[in-house]
Amino acid sequence: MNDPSGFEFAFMNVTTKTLKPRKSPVQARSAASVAALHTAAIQVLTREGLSRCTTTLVAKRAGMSVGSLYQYYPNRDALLATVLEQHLNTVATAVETACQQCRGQSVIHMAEGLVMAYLAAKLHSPDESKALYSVAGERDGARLVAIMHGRMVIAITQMLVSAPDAHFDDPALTAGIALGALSGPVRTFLEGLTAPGFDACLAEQLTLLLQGYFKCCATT
Amino acid sequence: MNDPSGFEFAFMNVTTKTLKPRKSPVQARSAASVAALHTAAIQVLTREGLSRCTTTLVAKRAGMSVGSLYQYYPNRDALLATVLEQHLNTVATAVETACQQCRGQSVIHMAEGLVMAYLAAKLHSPDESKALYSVAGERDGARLVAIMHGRMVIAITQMLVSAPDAHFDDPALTAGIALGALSGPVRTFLEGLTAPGFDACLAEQLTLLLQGYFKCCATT
Amino acid sequence: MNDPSGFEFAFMNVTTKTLKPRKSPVQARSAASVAALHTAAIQVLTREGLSRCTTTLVAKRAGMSVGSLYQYYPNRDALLATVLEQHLNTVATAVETACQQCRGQSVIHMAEGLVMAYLAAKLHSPDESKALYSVAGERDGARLVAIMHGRMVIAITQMLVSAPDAHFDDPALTAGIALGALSGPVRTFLEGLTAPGFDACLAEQLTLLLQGYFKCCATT
Amino acid sequence: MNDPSGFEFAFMNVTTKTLKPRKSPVQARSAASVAALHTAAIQVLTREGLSRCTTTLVAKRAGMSVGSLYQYYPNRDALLATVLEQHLNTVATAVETACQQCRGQSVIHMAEGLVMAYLAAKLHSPDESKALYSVAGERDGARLVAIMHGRMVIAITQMLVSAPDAHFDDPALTAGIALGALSGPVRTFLEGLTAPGFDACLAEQLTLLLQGYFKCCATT
DNA sequence: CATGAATGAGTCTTCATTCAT
DNA sequence: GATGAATGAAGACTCATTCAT
Repeated sequence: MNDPSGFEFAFMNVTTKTLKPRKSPVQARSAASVAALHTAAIQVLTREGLSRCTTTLVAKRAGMSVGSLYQYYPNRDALLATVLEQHLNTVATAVETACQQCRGQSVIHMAEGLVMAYLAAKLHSPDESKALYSVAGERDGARLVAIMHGRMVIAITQMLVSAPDAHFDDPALTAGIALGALSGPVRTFLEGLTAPGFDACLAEQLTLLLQGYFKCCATT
Repeated sequence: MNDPSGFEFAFMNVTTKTLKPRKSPVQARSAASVAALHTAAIQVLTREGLSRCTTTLVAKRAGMSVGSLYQYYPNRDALLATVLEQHLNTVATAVETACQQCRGQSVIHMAEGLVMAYLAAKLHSPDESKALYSVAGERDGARLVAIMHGRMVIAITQMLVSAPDAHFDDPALTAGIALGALSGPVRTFLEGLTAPGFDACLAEQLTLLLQGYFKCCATT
Repeated sequence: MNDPSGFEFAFMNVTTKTLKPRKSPVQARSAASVAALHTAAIQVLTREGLSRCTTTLVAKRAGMSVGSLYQYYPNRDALLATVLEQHLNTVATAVETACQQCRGQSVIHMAEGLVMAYLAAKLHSPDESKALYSVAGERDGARLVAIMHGRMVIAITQMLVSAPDAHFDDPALTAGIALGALSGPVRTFLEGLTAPGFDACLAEQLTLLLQGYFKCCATT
Repeated sequence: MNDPSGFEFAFMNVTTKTLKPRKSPVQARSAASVAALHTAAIQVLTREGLSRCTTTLVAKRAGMSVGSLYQYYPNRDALLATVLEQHLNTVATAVETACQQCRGQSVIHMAEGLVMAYLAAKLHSPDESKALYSVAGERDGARLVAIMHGRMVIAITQMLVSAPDAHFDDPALTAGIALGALSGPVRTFLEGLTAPGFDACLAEQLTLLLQGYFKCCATT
């Protein structure tokens, strides 16, 4: 909510023209409005679901009129896509950073580092993470998911390759499975399907999961 | 003044009254129509997406009129929920059966049996599985997912408890993580985010994943 | 209003798919609805002007709901284009027929025949003719106008060529000017810019106009 | 209870209060801005069409903000009406001047003078002439067209009356037809419905047209 | 005075649902 | 029972106009 450093649009290649905000959030007013719209979108998404997440409702919740929403986004999909992209980008970046830092360490540490970074990013704002699952299922969302997924798989792969204590025959495959194995339980948790107290064990269990997997996969 | 309809959410008793077809598929005609509607719904879902999956379109693709669709389902959501429920039920039942059969076996076999059953059910009709992810994200869908998830976690838990070669401190937790770890990579695969040839390794990798995890979790 | 013979879609090549009625007016009900929409469109066009000729208003005036309008036309432009096309087609056909019949006659008769046919078609329903001028100015309308204009110029040209008592160096040019000279005063009249009683002299004056022009243009 | 505002439609007194720029173009700045707006309006009209000729777009193309536009015009219609009025006024004035100069000459010269003046005015800026047809079809536009048409008919009538070599039974009628006969082909040309090279013959043909007509109409 | 962000009424269009035939 | 035309509420989006800065 207070991120005065401004948004990082590090992945310009990701978005198409039509999905980009109409105005770059340079001016303070614009930035505030855009932020309000993002927050509002997530709230409406959470409370009403994707199909009832209407532009009018989002604008109202953000304290502005529909017209203003369209000053910042060319259409509803662009708004949702931007919110999703921001979220996914945060997660992907966190994973990339963690993978970078874990290079050359043991697979035990790698598993732990990866899990910690992923969880921290994903659970930082559970409502947001949960709400955006529905957006991720839509056409535009799927594209973004694919891109971010790709980034993370690459990062993990490069990390695995650098392991001194293990060799992976198909590191990209292992990375893909590992990422999926991470996201599955996290989604289950975010969607409220787990028993209370589950979150306390989540990090530990996921670390065990990946450590076991990495060990099994490793040759030599 | 008590609710005479007795809305009991027997957790294992999957369906509620409102989500059931109006007709029991006793007559051949009805059964055929319902089946046609299910197939059609999945096709339209696949080709058009959730928001453009309209009742008229589904009915047409099923070779009947909208009016007839409403003969079998009280509304659009009921149709989609039923289709989803059927799918989830198939998967849950497959998992339950496999878990039943693996009781008393080694955790190695358990992992293998669980993975095989889950994959077989999920990949039997990939289009269907993929298409229904969007339905699962909606209000009604989430409820069904929760129910089915619960069934599977219970089944897996009971299986784990019966393992002669391992003891789990919190078998339900382990079961939940295991199920999530299974569904994550499968979803990744179904959503087309994996490299070609991924499916060939999927069963093997998931088995490794669960075996590693089960071993790590087990106390002596 | 009572044209039980149904509409003649003699110029299938004229319309694009998206501008065609969604349903062919085969059934009596459909035909009636389509006719009602045409009439209503012209009325709204006359009373409110093009910009206020909204789909809701047209539907209401036609005694149905918006939804029904969209059962017959894919969008507002298609409705207006169809109405315009019908009108222009009537006029063009009338001119073609007259030109056919006047072939081989003197230019005097040609002028008279052309004027009579054009006027009869154009003044048959003055409100309609007037109302459609605005539609003719829009993108889609301009295309239709161009097509129909082309048809009439060709018809007139072929007629002129057949004149036994005159030779035209550039008959197509003469035909184009003649048609323009006809449509100009008629539009002036329809738009209400002329004094009362003007219509009584219109046929005579236009005949004089064309006769004088044809004589001037003719060589030999 | 009489209308104290005295809305007199002096027919020659072209403009009404509400359609005039709010500022008299005394200051150089205002004059420049108004001129820029006129030019911009025609450009936008040409490129986008009437319905997409928005105030924001016009202002932007004129190098100013919407707010400034409203400094000069009370609303969108007033802007368009003024642009149209200016155009029509130029044409009408040119015709009036020509008719004045042709008084007392032969009908042959009259026809030529009228055609030349009309064409010169109308084709001076073809884009403008064409673009304004759509504006002329709207409510306000029709009123202006009527006024200007009236001025021209009067001018032509007075010219015809002064012809030494011809007598017209109903000179106003003849004038009206002549003006219509002129505007028809010109519109056809401006709307791009004529073959390339048409413009080269336009003056000549229109002169022939009117000369032939005048001769036919004349008594003795 | 200029600016351009904000407003929100008004359009088009879709689609779940009903019901006369 | 089947049909599919009719309904109309609801949502996306535009744009004339205003007004705080």
